[in-house]
Amino acid sequence: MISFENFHSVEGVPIYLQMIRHVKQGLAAGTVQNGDELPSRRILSATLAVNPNTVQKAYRQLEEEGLIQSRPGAGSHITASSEQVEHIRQELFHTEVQETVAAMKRMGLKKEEAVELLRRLYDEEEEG
Amino acid sequence: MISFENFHSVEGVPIYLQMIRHVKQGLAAGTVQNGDELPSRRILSATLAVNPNTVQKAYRQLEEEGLIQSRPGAGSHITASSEQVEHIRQELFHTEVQETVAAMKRMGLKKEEAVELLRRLYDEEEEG
DNA sequence: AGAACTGTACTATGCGTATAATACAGATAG
DNA sequence: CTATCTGTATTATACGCATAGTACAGTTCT
Repeated sequence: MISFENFHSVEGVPIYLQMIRHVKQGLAAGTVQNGDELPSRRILSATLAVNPNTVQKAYRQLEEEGLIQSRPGAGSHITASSEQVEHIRQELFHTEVQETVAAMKRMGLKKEEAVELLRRLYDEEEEG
Repeated sequence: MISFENFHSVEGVPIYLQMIRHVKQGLAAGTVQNGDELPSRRILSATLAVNPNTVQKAYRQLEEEGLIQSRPGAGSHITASSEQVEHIRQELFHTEVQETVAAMKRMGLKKEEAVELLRRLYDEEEEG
């Protein structure tokens, strides 16, 4: 069962998009694999304290992208080709990291300053 | 005059918040300083092809935070104390970078892999 | 078969974002 | 002084996100 335990919403970003990204990050990391089952809409909406329709919106879009497959009564499961996973990996690196690189540049950080900051933050945090 | 030339909107994030962040990043970098003038609401809205009310919303919030000051007929100017600038610097580092660190961890990147990726992206891009 | 789960669909409401159009007041350059 | 810039305020509309509630259909387990 795919875990949403360390999922926490970020101010200003739609929840359903963050849920999609959460699954994609799992795929990119390899911790989410083909055949894995996702929590039911009702269970997950109760766990995260969001509306069932919000979960449904995320799941529907994941299904439209061909990353999951749902059947009434049988739940939802991961159905992602290795090509799709590789594409997601590239996509996430690009959007997630490259924007931050641009931001750090705008904030005047030199490359080695940015590297130092990254190392420090990488050690500090204990999650994910 | 504060520049918005390399400003580009990002899908899913409110424009007015991005404009605020743009100014704050300039303050953090030191490229935006006390007394600097911001473009007029009308000019900037035309330049960025957004509604004047959207620019006004960003400027109003910047004024409420005490970072700028506006006078009818005289335009808007930066009025930020060094304490405010330092606080913004801390804030931006935390939100902007730390989220990406968490994301990279979720994607299964080890620290040195992340450092390598950062170095590569830092060289690639030519903006900011 | 029946209970209890599952996915799916629909209507309605509230809120924030962004747009459009208009109007008025203060400052400045001619 | 007058024109033209500036900021400020208001009303209205449209769309997306999230919520609430309800209903129906398919699967699974006992």
